Amino acid sequence: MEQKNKTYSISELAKEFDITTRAIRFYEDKGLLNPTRKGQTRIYTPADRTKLKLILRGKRLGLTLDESRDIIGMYNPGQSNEDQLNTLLAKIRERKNYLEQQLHDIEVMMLDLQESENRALEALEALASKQQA
Amino acid sequence: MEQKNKTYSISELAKEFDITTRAIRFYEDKGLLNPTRKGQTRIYTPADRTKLKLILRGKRLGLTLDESRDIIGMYNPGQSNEDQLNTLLAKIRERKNYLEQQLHDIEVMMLDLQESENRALEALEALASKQQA
DNA sequence: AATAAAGTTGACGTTAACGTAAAGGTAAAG
DNA sequence: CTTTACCTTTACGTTAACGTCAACTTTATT
Repeated sequence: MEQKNKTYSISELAKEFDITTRAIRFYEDKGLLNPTRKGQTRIYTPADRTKLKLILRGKRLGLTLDESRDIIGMYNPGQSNEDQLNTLLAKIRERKNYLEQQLHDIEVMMLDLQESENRALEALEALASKQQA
Repeated sequence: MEQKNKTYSISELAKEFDITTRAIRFYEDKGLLNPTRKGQTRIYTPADRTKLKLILRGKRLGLTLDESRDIIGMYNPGQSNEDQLNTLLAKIRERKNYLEQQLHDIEVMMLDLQESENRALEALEALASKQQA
């Protein structure tokens, strides 16, 4: 049976995600992680590890840590009143819209890069035929 | 006939893209733009405007200005020797791979957000039925 | 007991990407 | 001629996201 309540040390996570322990502590400082402690030492649960993955995914998409913290917090509506829920919904939709924008940006940039690649390939061929002459 | 050789002032571009003139000058400082001058004053061509669009698109995808400058430079293979062209091709493909990664990240984050939205909607409904009771 | 391997908390340093004056030139409008 | 509207350069300030020691404690090993 796989241990479901596995835990991780800070250096284990650092190694796994190829970041420094300093970065992980920094994320905690900024309120994105709350590992439990065994004495002084931080102990990370699978849930903490998941949050870390969300943070890094956010970074790849250009999010600030504040934005990632917000998004992580969106997962759990918990004890919210109607106003809070509506505010949450608005933020979620805003973020989704931005993702659509990014999606479009990626498509266009991908096409641009494809053009550049073709141009470079043509230039290479031109050199090759010159060489042959 | 539409003027093909239209030009723009710095404040026109700033207004159009909703950024400050300071930012535009900063991009020039960093080597991303090279407007011509009429005396002291900067004059922007449609080509400059296009570069600015590329910069801003890059920003939306989390690129640094250095990275955007590189990408803009990729468009023109110009007078490159074979080694340079191969280096260029490698960079183009690397960037394309990263875009694929981002594409995947967006998909997953979109699903996560959808879940969050559903959860929030359920929470709202729960409140509504409670209200009715 | 001594050393090594990981962990901890400060605290100052660094880079990117502008923001924000300050001080002044230029050209059209009143 | 002076006010208004843009333009310029120079330069110091700011925020985010860590990097980089320093100084120390705890645990495991030799």
